[in-house]
Amino acid sequence: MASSEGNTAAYKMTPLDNDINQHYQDAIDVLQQHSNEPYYDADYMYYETLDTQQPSLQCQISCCLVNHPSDVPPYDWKDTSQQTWPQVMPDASLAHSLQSEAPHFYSVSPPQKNSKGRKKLRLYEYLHEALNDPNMVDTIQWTDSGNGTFHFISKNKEKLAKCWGQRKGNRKTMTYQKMARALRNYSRTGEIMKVRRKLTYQFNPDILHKLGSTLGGQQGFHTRQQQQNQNLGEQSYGESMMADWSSWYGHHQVQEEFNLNSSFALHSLTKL
DNA sequence: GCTAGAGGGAATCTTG
DNA sequence: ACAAGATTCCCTCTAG
Repeated sequence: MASSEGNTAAYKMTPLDNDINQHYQDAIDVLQQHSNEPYYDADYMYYETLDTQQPSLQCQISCCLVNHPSDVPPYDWKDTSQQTWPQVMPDASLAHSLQSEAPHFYSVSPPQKNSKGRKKLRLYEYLHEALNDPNMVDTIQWTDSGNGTFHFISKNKEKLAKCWGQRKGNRKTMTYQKMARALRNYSRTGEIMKVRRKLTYQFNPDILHKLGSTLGGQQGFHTRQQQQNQNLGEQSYGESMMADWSSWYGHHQVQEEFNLNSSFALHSLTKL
């Protein structure tokens, strides 16, 4: 298959990389499990329990009651997709984010399903929501919220998928495989890209920015990001995240990852 | 050889 | 009716 050849080249990983990454992820998972501080934002008003018939599932997706101004213009996703996303951030910063990141919670607009004139809830919106839902921390976690990298928890990824399927009201059970298929479609539009690590993906910074900027108009994503980055001792790039994406990337990149980026860029361009 | 994860083609469904 | 996005099914490939 021609496409897989290109990807193989792009995602080439050394066994050592895999080893380190896997151990790293395990460490993160453990840390997250043990640092599950009960921290609720005031905007988290209630939880909607899904699938009560399946106790094992018990996925609770936080919903918010924050008013969502009806006059807020919808995202111009089209425009976003037209922008190239040449700098796909691999794992350059992973080493900097070994500590568990206490999830920062904020309100997210509820699904606009079937609402007149509203967009349907999209998968990446749901994922972003889940990423900031304390109840979903065992299914999906930020790897580095600063650069929008997140990963699914292998053990519970199916749970998240089921939640997504139920949220959408699918007739059949959603599986991780199917959800991942949808995620792969995002690679074409550039909304979410695959990171060369198991179960790990990355939001397009633009999407991340937009998702962050629609969080009820509260303090905003950037403030948290800046705070977080300061905590991490990392370079803070909050307000200029978008503009500095490339330079920030360049700050962290290593040669191998640079090559990876080139491959990504090439790959994206050839598909567009 | 087996399994998990990834990648993608294609048909189909849902919704605006 | 149409298009976009998501779902579903299925296949191949790679790494461990």
